[in-house]
Amino acid sequence: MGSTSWKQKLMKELVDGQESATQLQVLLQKPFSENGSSQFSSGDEHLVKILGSFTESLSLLMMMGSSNNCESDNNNSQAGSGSVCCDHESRSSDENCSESRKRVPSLKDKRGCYKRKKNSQSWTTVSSTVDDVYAWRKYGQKEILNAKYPRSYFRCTHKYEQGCKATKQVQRMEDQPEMFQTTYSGNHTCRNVVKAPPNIKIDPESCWGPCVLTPESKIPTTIKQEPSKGEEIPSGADGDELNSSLWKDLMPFEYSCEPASMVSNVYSCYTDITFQDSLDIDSVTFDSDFTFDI
DNA sequence: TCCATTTGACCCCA
DNA sequence: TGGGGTCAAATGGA
Repeated sequence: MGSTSWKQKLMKELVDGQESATQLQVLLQKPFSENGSSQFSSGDEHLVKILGSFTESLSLLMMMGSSNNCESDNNNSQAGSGSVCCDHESRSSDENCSESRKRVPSLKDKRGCYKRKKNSQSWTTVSSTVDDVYAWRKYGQKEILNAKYPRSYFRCTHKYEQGCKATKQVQRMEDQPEMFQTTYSGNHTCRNVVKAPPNIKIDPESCWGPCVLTPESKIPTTIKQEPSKGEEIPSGADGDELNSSLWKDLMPFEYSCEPASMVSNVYSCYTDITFQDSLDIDSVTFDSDFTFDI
């Protein structure tokens, strides 16, 4: 009883601190994006550490507080940053399972046809939102015994296209219904694509080599491309400028994004765009990087 | 029409 | 044996 109240209070404080640090990191990051670098300053590194501590503490609290989570498998804590709860959950596999099936289903009905994997790497985070940078597809929802809220199951959107085996489970926390406990399992082996925010445009002045995109950037009239290391400028491509019409044809862009840190809502994104133009250039790959926060 | 979500069925495994 | 994880048909929205 008493322990529950102090635990709730402690968790609330940690959550508040985590969110404040996240906001601070976002604010600190903006000026650095403008000069063409998406790398963290040393101050940001400190923030990452702070955020990591919050997340770690929250996860530990959750682990201590929940009577039926992770109890038996806590010794298997090989997790990385933010990874404290390696549960015994298992994952689906698309591999054959016909041998072990107890009941022969119809040709189409292969529900439940899977083998669980043991010891898959997983880690748990706590957040006020269920969204993250990755593209997920919900494939199930279950009422959990003795749990107030159902658990939702998500898989990587590109599971079948690219064989990505990442999954996540999301469950609203009983103590704090505004918070969500998300358990990730399996690393993304695909380039998990999300749409860039609509206000993200390209700054033409910074489009030499890797580009930095900021919300204030303008749509370019031309695109300039430096050859990669060891790569020669294609003949007939002096100045290496591409017509803006090519650019328009490719809109909207899609970006691959990864969290800039494990504990914030700031993401680093990039895109590879290959142009086929009429200037005897077989193709030009345009790489761009930017960060945004959600 | 396509795609994501919902939901009941089914299997694994503690 | 039953809770939990996954599948896939049904459903609904864009």
